[in-house]
Amino acid sequence: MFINLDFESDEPIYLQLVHQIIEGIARRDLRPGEALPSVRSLASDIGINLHTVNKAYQHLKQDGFILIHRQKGVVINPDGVPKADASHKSQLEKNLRPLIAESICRDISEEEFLMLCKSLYKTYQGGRS
Amino acid sequence: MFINLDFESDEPIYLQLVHQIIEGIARRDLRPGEALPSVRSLASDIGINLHTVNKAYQHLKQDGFILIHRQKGVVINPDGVPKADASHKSQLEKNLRPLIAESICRDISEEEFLMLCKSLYKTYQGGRS
DNA sequence: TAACTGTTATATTTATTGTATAACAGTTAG
DNA sequence: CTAACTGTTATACAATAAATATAACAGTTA
Repeated sequence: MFINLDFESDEPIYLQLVHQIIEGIARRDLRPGEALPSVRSLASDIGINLHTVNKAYQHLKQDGFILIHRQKGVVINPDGVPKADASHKSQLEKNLRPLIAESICRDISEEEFLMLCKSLYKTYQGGRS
Repeated sequence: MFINLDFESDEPIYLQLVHQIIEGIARRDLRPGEALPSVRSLASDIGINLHTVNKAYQHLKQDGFILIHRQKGVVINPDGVPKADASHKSQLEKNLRPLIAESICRDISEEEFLMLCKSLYKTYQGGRS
């Protein structure tokens, strides 16, 4: 796995885990149906507690990124991640708003902001339909 | 003031304060040099503790949005907010990355994402040079 | 049977958040 | 001069979140 945690960050490590797995899916490094490490093995691999990994997995399950089979294991959602609905988009806007407000205050132009977004999109679209 | 707090939100209220003041500056509702309410009056206005307001003000001061004169009061930075440097932009990219990764997973196209950003920029650019 | 799965329960530690009072030092208005 | 106002500091407390530590349970699989 490609997990790289920053224990000094103000971002909780269970959230770092969630984000890095989502990024792995976006990057198509993690494919639909692909298995994820068990909570215990991943925890010991990266040197954290089993419950912290489990918390991350539960979040990812709640949001449809993964499936958890009780006595089998954890798998990237074989049907793909559910498409964004209205509430997802509203949440996205809510998260985006303060970033854009600060960017405007700091004189980052709309063009520069959009270019940054485009380059990030490009980061994830190595091989996509 | 245009402060509207959500006490049910998972976002800390001191951060809600920070964001709403930054948005007020971006919207040019708060102008450079304009005075902000004292920690005590704002706290009592919105029904929270003085220290919570002070925490928000300290963050805004740290980031150059406001100036605090010891026995005078709090003022929107008269020289304007310091422009983004490399570390600001790196932080912006860091904050943007998980939003874009999830958007890709949820099949939000680059075009749709960019349109959302544009419409948010438009929200703040009511009267700008 | 043994080793593995996710899950649940309990407990503890630590950090963050928010509140509550009180006081200090300087400014300003009456 | 006094009173009321600034931000600031200190201390204490409660509630919550984050992370760890053990332990056990119920199925699955080699």
